[in-house]
Order: sequence, then C-alpha cells, then structure tokens
Amino acid sequence: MKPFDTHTKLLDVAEKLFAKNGFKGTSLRVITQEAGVNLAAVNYHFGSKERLIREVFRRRVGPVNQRRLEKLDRIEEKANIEGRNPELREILDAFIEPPIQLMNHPSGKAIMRLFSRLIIESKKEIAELFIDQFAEVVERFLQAFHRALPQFSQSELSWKMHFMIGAMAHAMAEPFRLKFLSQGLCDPSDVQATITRLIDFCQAGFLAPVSNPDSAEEA
Amino acid sequence: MKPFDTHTKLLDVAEKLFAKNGFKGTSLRVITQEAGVNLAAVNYHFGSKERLIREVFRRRVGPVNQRRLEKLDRIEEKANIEGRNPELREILDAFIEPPIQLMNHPSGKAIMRLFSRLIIESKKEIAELFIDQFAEVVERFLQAFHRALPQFSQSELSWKMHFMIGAMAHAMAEPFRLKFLSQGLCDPSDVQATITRLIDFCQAGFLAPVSNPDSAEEA
DNA sequence: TACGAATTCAAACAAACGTTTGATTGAATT
DNA sequence: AATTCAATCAAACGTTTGTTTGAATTCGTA
Repeated sequence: MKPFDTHTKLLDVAEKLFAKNGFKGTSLRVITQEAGVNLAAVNYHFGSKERLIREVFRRRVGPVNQRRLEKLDRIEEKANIEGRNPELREILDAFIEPPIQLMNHPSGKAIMRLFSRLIIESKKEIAELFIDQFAEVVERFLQAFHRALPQFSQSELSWKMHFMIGAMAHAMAEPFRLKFLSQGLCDPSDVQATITRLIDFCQAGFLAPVSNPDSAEEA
Repeated sequence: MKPFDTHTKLLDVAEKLFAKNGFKGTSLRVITQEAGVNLAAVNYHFGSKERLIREVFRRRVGPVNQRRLEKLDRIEEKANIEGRNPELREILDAFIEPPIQLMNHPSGKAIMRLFSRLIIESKKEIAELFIDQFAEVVERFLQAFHRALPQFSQSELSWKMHFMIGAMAHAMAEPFRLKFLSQGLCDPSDVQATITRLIDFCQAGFLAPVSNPDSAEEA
C-alpha cells in the first residue's frame, strides 16, 4: 500500500472539492486533475461518481458516530455504577464533541462542511446513506435524553434534538458566517470555544420548558 | 400583465426546482419545460441562469427581512414608550416568526428550503447577495440583543445568534428530518408549534451563561 | 526473468449543459 | 393599413459532463 495511492488520493481531493463546491459543482475532471491521476481512475476505483460520493461520506461519518456511541456507552456505564442517570451535559458532549473535534483534523474544515452537506443534501441516495449511518445514534441518544429529562415527551425531545442538529450543522459548515455576524470579533476556528458554547446553548435549550403544551404530540 | 406571464411563471417554477434539487442540479431545460415556455425565455427575461437565481432569492428574502425590521421597530417603539428595554422573547419573535410564517404561503415549503440554501450556499455571488440582504438585519438585531442582555459581550451574542440561525435554517429546510428523528410523532408542518418551540429553545440558549469566559473575545 | 493481474493512460463516446441566433408571432401605435 | 417592438419559437452553437474503451504500463509472484 503506497503512502499516497490513487484510491485515497481521490477520496482526499474529492472530499475537499465536494465540501467547497458541492457535488454537482465538482466534476470528475477537476478532481482527477488536482489529484494528479487519470480521468478514468474514478470509474476504475469506485465505479461511478455517485459511489465516490458515498465512499467519501462513509469514510468520515462512520468513525465519528462510533466515537459518539463509545462516549455515550462510557457515560451510561459510569452513571450506572454511581447509581444515577447520566447528566444532560455529558450526553450533549458525547453528541457534539466528536464531530466538532474534526476541526483539529488536517482536512477538518472540508470534513465538517461535508458533514453538513450530508445533513442538508436532499438527493435520495444520500438521504438513505444518512438514515443508515444515523439511525442507531438517533435512537440511542433520544433514549438517553429521555432518561435525563423525563419531564419531556419523546416528541418534545425530538424537536430539541432537531434544533441542536441545526445549530451544529450550521456552526460546522459556515464558520465564516460567524465572522461576518460578529464583524471579525469571533474566531470560529477555536475548537474548544465552539464546543463549549454549543453545549451551553443546547443545554439551556433542552432544559427550557415548553410554552404551549396544547399542540404537543405524544410519546 | 397576464395572470401567469412568463416572467413570474419562470420565477415560480425555478423557485420550486431550486429548492428541491439545488442550483447546479436544476437545468434551464427542466425549468422551462415545467413552466411550459421556450428554453430561450430564461435568457431573454433574466439574461442568464445566475441572474435568474438572484431574482428568485430577491423576490422572497426582501419582504421577510422587511417584516423583521418592522416588527423590531414596533417592539422598540412600544418598549420606549413604556420606558423599558425590549424583552428578549419579543426580539426573538421578530427574528424567527417572519421566515417561519412562510410555511403558510402556497409555495412555503420551497421558499423555506430556498432560504436555507441561501444561508448555506458557498458560491461567491450568492454569498454577496446574502450580505447585501442581511447586513442591516444583523446589525439591528445584534444591537437589540445587546440591550436586552447587557451581561453578554457582542461576540458572545454573535455566537448565540450563529446557533439560532442554524437551528432555524435546519428546521426550515429539513422538516422531514424531524419526522425521521421522532419516528413520525412530530408534525413539522405545524407553523405555530415550530415558531413557539424555536423561540423557547433559543430564548433559553440566549439566557444561558457562558461556561468558560477565558477564551471569550472582546466587544 | 517471465508471466498474469492490476493499474494507468490517451482518446473518444453520447448526453446534457447554458447560451445565441434569426425567423416568426401578435398586439399596440401611428 | 402600415409600422414597431417586445415576446416566443425551433434550431443550433460550442462546452462540459460522466462514462467507456482498448492499448500501454506497472507490479507482485513464481
């Protein structure tokens, strides 16, 4: 296995360009050119452009969700031993920290934008990949939230999780937007600051009582 | 002015298709075909595809931001008369309600997805349009937040606003994601429920104290 | 060294893209 | 009735797209 074989080189370059210009906006020609390989390499190694897209995702999403579940495992184990429920803040950290931590990765910025594109992209095949990769995570964390906040129904917690995912995705995908908002005051590349503030914000959001219990669905 | 002249028909159809498949993913051929007009109509009426995109945005974003500012005006006026500062919840409502209210519009779903695409899209020209349309809104609301929450610095409020925008954009663009999260329990098309819950969540987030004041930037 | 499989390569493919053209229409103006 | 001009149309433009092909090359292994 060469240090920079064509296969991984393609994944790396595609990841960067997909993040920057989207999928339709990135042609196989610029990918292969920037990677310094032949145009036909994509179809040889991956079969098609769409399968390349899926591979780019799978390589990054899997490990992050794995880390989320590992952290949640450890939290629940520890809480179990101490005979208590996991604390909300611990659960939030397990959900938020692993993806944001990608900022420290060499291609962190691209990976994070890619993550948000995965959340946002509407294409059927991508949406299916999303469900595959996140079904277990969603289930486990909703469960954890419900134990930490038994006063809220499953559906209310889904709303809160919905908002949290949005805040995360936006913070990950559009760091420069924060620069614009704050007129240069804030530094979106500060990993720990981003994580801490996200958790602060979402923790309060999760704890917030719901105004109108009338239109609440069941759980 | 015919009831369905080519110009508005193109804007309507383009809006719908851009929202569903993105800009690169939507060809002029499918737009004109679905609109029942000639392929050349886009270049005749708008000059180019890119200018069509900009027109599609301008038509929707302008009025919403105008409503936001009107609501903020009224809130500040009323508070001024009563000799107090506007309340956080009022400000949040002025920022959140107008765009979410679009769900009641006939093409509400498309418009909302379009809004989020505007926030997310990285293309230079779109980003500039974003800044043009939002500069005043951002400035006015940051100011208002600062008066309502003087304990937080400008930069801390920017972080919070950053997260709020993410939660909004996600809730607007990906309502079906909430269906998935809640396994069908929640109804993302309930306008008032979405607004109320968003405000609840963000209100708490704004009020939340910041954990680590060390890495805080200045204001 | 020689063989077979894996990989890379230039070249070409059909299809789809945004855009332009020049003729044609149809309603308003003179 | 003649003129004008905005609007629409079919057709074609030159690129760019993802994909395929078949020969050339490289590599691991015997």
